[in-house]
Amino acid sequence: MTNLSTYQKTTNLPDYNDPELDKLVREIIERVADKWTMLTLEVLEEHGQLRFTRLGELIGEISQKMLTKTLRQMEADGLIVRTVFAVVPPRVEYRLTELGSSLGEAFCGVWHWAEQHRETIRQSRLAFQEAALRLQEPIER
Amino acid sequence: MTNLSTYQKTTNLPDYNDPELDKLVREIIERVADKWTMLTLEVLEEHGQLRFTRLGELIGEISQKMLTKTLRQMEADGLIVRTVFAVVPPRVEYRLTELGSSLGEAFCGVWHWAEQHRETIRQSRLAFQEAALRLQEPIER
DNA sequence: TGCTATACTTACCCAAAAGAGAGTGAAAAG
DNA sequence: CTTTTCACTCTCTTTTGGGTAAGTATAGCA
Repeated sequence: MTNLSTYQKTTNLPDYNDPELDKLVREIIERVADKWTMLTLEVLEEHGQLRFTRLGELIGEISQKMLTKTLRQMEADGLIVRTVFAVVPPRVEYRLTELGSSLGEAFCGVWHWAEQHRETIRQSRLAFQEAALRLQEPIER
Repeated sequence: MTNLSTYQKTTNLPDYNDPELDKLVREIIERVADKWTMLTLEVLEEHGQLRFTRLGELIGEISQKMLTKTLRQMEADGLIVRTVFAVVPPRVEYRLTELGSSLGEAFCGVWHWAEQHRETIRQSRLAFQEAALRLQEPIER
């Protein structure tokens, strides 16, 4: 067993918070913080109600498969509602639920953070890369 | 071509915001909003400075490989500092930079959201699952 | 008769991500 | 001498993510 968490049983950690709640929250975060969900959320927030194809266009480089999958998942989680009109050719519209937009709002902080600090990050990466290169230099000189 | 975004060129979308900035922000978010980064951030916020193994224990079900990778990436992005003590056995400590804790704060909203709405989500999933099952029922009766 | 439009679903496949487990190095403790 | 400790790193295998292309249904138009 290489998994680090297994050692946890032998050490006595403080651990003041409910592990069950913690696990649930982590699971939600795992699901909700995926690339396509976030982008879909943003697009729907900005444009309101959208049809399948249009949604895909606005998100960007997403395949039909992933779009369908993401939408189904979000629907299951109650983040969006899917309205089917019984016409031909089919017409399906998607919009955020209250839960969905509240999540969008919660993510606002992260979006702002990313916008504000992108330059700092870019520079950090550059510096890190250079430092790594310097370590690879021959020892001579 | 099945990719939906290719149609974008032929439609004239409003698109009031700079697409370049948008792309950059998305890239940052993609990297920063991943599961392990978020959990690491939380643990480091809560516990301050930590060593490798302890950090792994606190995060939970993370493999050494992923922990190393996540930490390296966060270091490169300037979210954490890695301090190596030249002793044997080795001792390495990790702590958040200011940039790191500011990101942690930005994520607070998402954590709160997840905590607050986990019950709603659980119920949504259940309802969705049941609805799907009902559709699979035989037509008879 | 056949083409188009729409929102998918299915099947197949590949590449990348992630996990498991063993190995490493050097000192100090037994 | 052997074992332990820590923070990895390496290799191997499994899992997941995601792309591509084809298929479906049906009304309306040419």
